[in-house]
Amino acid sequence: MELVQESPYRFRIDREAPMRVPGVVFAVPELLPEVGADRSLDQVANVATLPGIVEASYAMPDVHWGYGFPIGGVAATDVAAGGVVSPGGVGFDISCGVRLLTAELDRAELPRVIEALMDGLDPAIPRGMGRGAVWQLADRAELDAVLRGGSRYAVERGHGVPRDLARCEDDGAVTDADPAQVGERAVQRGQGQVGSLGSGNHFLEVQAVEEVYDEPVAAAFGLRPGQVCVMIHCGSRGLGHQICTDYVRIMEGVMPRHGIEVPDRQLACAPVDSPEGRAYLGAMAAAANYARANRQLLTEAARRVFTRVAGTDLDLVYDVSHNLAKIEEHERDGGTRRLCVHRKGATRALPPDHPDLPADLRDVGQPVLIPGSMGTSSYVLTGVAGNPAFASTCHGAGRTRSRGEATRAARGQDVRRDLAARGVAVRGASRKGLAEEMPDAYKDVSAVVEAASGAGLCRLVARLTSLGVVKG
DNA sequence: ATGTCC
Repeated sequence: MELVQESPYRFRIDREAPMRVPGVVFAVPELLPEVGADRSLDQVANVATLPGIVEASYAMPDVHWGYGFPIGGVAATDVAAGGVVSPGGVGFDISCGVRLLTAELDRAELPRVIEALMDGLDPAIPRGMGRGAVWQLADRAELDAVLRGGSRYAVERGHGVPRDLARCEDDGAVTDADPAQVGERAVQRGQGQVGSLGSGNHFLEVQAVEEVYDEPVAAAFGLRPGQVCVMIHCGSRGLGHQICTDYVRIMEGVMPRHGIEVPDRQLACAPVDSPEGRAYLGAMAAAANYARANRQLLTEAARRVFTRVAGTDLDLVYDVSHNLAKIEEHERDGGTRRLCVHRKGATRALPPDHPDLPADLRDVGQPVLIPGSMGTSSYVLTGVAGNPAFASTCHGAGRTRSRGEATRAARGQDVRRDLAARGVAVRGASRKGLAEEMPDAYKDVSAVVEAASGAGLCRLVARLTSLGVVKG
């Protein structure tokens, strides 16, 4: 595996058979995965072999090893040229993503209420493996309504306000969701988890705007220095996981019939225009809507606490996924092409004037929400014109230590107490969960967003600092 | 990420 530096923030993996296109990694040398220690660059090259892939197999500055595709990978396939869709290019946590809300509360007022807020959030935010959810669905029919309607259905049922939807990617629901393509086991796992955080790196944090890099854009997003915010990071729980599992198996079985060979069976895929490709996209869209409804429900739970304890509502800045495949139109080779853009651990970042933006964000671009590791900083970025990676950028800090290594490193330490000593109030569901997510197990998210910005993938708007963590 | 192996 050889990397050729093309510019300060861009490295190329030259095309060699069976790659159909080169690999491109956006990074600075310090962020590049260690060759040998991490197979993610081999994965970038493997993705470049997929039928119909356009231009390059891209990796964001937070790239690391994943299932088949690297996490932090972007691959677009040309639908009309036999382009494929691959569940491994979306990931197990379908439409995992981030939403950011602002409170009418200044950081200076927070010490007075933070403990009461955290004590209110603690029982209000179901989290951890399995157990608990804000919303008890009546029956399968209501689950189907969630799978079709996402946040839109949640708001219709009174869980939120119409303005929320204007600030959601896809206005709160992906079209073309097909609940009939969701398997029975996925349905069973999904029935009792709508409105729950999950575990791992998912969280709800109370944050404050620490630093503003672009005042006009921050103002357009509704962010000012010192403003208290809430960030929610979660996904489609067991339902999305089961859908990914089911369709990897289905696609493994039909690849020979479609004449597709891949260098890694975890890259199982099928043409977008095939029964299996369409079925996956229908199920994937259903899981995406489940994830969006999930974030909407947790927003409502947090709103009730903020209203009761601090007398403030929460306004939605934006809600955006970082694990999804979307059929999008992009200008390439002098024409408009329909592409299936896989973003796995990569955030969509629409530039100013994009037609999919709400009118009040048209001049400034799409808010891009980048969570940092637990109790550190998170970032708000904005999309820029000329993004070379199909309007995509990074998604977070990226692990440097596995969960097991982190747990060993945390032995004898009290992660919760260490965070509290730095002024971060923590309400975790388990000691083990906190240990696995200790900040030392992650890269510096600041270096990641600076590289993404330097590479022309996005622009920095604001840095948020963590003041309270609710974890699974 | 995930009822961390049906």
